[in-house]
Amino acid sequence: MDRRPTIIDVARKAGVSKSTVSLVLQNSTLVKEETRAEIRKVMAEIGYVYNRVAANMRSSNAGLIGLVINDLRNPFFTEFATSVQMTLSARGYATVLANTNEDPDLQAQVVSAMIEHGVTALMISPTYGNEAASFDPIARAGIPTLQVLRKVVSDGRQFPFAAPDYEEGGRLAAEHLLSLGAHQIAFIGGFQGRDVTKKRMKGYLSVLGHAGIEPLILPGRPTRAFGREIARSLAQDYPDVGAVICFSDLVALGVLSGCAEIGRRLGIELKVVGFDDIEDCAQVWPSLTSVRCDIAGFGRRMAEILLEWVELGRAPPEETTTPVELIVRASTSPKAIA
Amino acid sequence: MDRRPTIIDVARKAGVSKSTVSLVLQNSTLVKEETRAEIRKVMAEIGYVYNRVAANMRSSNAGLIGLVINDLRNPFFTEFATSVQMTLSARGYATVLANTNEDPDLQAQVVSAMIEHGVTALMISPTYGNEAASFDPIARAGIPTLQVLRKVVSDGRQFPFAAPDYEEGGRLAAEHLLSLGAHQIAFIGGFQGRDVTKKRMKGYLSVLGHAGIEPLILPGRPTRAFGREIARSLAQDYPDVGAVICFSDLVALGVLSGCAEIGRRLGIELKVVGFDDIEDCAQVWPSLTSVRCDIAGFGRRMAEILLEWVELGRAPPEETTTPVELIVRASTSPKAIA
DNA sequence: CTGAAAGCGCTTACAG
DNA sequence: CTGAAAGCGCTTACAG
Repeated sequence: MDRRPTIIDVARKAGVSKSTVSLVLQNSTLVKEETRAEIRKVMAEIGYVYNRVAANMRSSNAGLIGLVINDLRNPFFTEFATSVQMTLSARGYATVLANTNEDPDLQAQVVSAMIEHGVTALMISPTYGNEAASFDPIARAGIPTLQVLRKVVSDGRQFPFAAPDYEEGGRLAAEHLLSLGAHQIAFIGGFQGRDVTKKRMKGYLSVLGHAGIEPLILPGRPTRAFGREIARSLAQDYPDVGAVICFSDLVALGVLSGCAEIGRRLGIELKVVGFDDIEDCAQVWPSLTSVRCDIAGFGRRMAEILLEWVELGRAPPEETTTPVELIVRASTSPKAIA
Repeated sequence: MDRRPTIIDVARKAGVSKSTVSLVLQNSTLVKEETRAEIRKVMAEIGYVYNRVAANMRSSNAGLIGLVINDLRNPFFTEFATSVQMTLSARGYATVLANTNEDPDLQAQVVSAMIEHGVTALMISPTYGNEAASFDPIARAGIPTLQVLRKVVSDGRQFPFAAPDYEEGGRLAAEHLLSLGAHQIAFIGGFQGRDVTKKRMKGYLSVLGHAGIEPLILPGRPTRAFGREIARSLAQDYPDVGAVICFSDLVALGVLSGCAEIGRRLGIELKVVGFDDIEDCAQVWPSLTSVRCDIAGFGRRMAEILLEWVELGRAPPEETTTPVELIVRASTSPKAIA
């Protein structure tokens, strides 16, 4: 193919100046309707395509948003990223996406790359560790950046944060199990000391505290494999524990597999609550009770918040918390199974 | 923040011309080592960040690759997209990603957006329907574009195609079940008439043909929900069918749930083979036998093929087929379950 | 309502 | 080894 046609080619063919063509591109009412139609016709004829990059150089509104995700293979983050990307797309923005795989160095690298590419704003579900390597360059470049799902930088003025109400989720889960008559309720999975774990655990701890029940915390990787392992050790080492709250649905799904493996009946011998309510929860059998974070809705909302920031200059509050709800399914209601 | 520093600021501060700074940016040996070091120091001091967009305007090598995916929420495509993105990132390219949700109009829209953003090349796992709306603009723009996983445009010169060897996968699955003594083997899920379905089915049909066995095809959505439904109707309407090949792992996972629900034992009463070998297959219980497409490896390879095309001008062959293998697990070997 | 000119931040010949 | 000038494809005041 030859060189792509430019506004100069269009202008020449249409017999106007390139400024006029530029105005048409911007749908300006300064140009007579007739002329506009004529110029558009010429564009179609010669196959003109708008060079947004060049336009951006002068006016600097790239229409490019960077989305950085710590673990894109995890369905929870996939759902989130997809939702953000599609919302941005509907609003005329393209998304440059990168998975950091929980690697702080990789994160720093992709963040720099995005800055070089001139992203208008960033949304980041960050990984833990070496936060400065990623966030200092962003701060220097002065790019509006939203921390989501995990808070790793405490300066909420510069890097506003948003997440579902994890603490309330932990509370709802614990209250639900308590109302079902559970006497011993364990919290399983999740790395100790991390913000998300602490929040989810806090709700659980406060409910148990009020009820005068001794908590049991079994931390671990937030994976199916861990859930599967813990299902076995729960049966062996903690036979009296009749209910568990899982750090995430992945852990809960692992528990489901583990229980199937050892023949322990979910909902009857062991009640299980997941966290996040990813799609799988409703699809597996027995279906999983879970704390719904409405991650798709959360993604849409985050996209909108970010665009409001870049388009209207309206910075989000330092911290945004979105509501959660408990979705009760078979894994905590034996009748649904029978 | 103020305006970002440019090479002019760097040049002024370092007391050289901006051309020299530009050469340093490109690591040119034309500039004395000393000068280079000095200029780099200045850059660090004033917080200079390279403006790749401006650079691109003159030299047109954007370092931006467009990745278009038909269903990003499906773990198979997630794995693929993640693998592609990470490989590109490691090679210094940023990825602009879009999910089309199987919507041809949306696909056409995101493709145009990517072209406007000046992507260097495109990789597309396309949706079916109105192909011209997406591919004609690409052709006009003359952007190197690889069709992956699904072939919707037949012109392999202009749009080379690559996918795992689906037909061989169908064959391996059928042979495996046959060798296990299965007498009636059904192929379930997948939309009739689509290229992927036809390929996967073809291997199955040829094996059954040779064995003189009547095929049974039960097409349907490639989803967990369909798998769950069909598990029930298999037990009711086709009790003699002792083995199924699923169009995809999602269907197989649905069958697994469905069987758990009605108390049918996988591997014993019903042998199940999935397709793709997504991560879940090894994690669920009983674990699923599946045709491994090594989708992560496939993604890496596709990224490399595409970069070879844009960097060295070496266009890929019209069609590339990558090997598959059968991974045998509990769902087809009862002993593993016991 | 439309045109001529400058400028966005780089790279690329071309001189020296 | 380094500098001055033109140009990438647009937008944006400024004239007219």
